[in-house]
Amino acid sequence: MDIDEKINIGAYLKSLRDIKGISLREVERKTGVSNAVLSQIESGQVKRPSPGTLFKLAGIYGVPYEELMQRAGYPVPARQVGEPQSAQSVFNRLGSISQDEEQQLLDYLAFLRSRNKRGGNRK
Amino acid sequence: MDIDEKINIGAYLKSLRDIKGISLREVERKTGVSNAVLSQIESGQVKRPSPGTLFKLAGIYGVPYEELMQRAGYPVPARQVGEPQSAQSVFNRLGSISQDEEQQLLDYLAFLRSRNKRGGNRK
DNA sequence: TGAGACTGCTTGACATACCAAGCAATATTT
DNA sequence: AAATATTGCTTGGTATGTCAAGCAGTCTCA
Repeated sequence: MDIDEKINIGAYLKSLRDIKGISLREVERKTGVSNAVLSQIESGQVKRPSPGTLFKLAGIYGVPYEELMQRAGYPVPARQVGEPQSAQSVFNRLGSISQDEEQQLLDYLAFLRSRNKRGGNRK
Repeated sequence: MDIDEKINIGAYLKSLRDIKGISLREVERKTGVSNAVLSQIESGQVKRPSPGTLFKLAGIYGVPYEELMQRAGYPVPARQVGEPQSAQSVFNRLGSISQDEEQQLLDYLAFLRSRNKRGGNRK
């Protein structure tokens, strides 16, 4: 079944705000999210705040972003297993890659690096 | 200063699909996402697919959900800098490669395959 | 050559998250 | 008490993600 059956992120967020004892407009000031939207979220009129909104709220309420995402019914990264991906599985996920194609990729990567010897991959 | 400056998740998704060599409707069948939306995403008309959509696409393309989220400009749970990024571990048989290099490889493979493609058209 | 099955893509309609502006009720200040 | 500020909330409008339906181009095969 679906995750978002009777998720009540609104009530949760409201309890967080009540605990902090701050007003909707205070949250608005700190997050940039309008008090109108905040009200709608807490009352359930907005069922699924955007990830960006949840991120801001997580920030000021001091709760994990992922938790809000989950409570909002968004898919959450399956963080448990399979994190270190093997190169083999990677190639597998690309579908059928022929030996020729793989060799061409290797060659191309070599070409890229010979042309771009400059250090890091920092973006 | 928003994160989503020049995000091109569309091109990335298209390269993944090209690599797999499957059609939009094939992706539609496997994910339930309409080919219309898929086309719009890949062409950039839809800049920010919903997390749910990204999750489905990550599933069939075998790419980490988090990566698609990040490329779509969504906030992503804080991740350590040196963490083995899936995109890197992808080709780690070839040694560590950067995001940019991987993208270039994907593009190149897409190009290789586009030479003996079948069907499809362009308007 | 022609019919049918593909392909990518466009359009119209719909859902909903979001904001600005404004409202009534309560709290605070003068 | 009167004036002002603050609070939660509602409303109108905008933006955008999504889908169903349909179109023209391309391929396949009889």
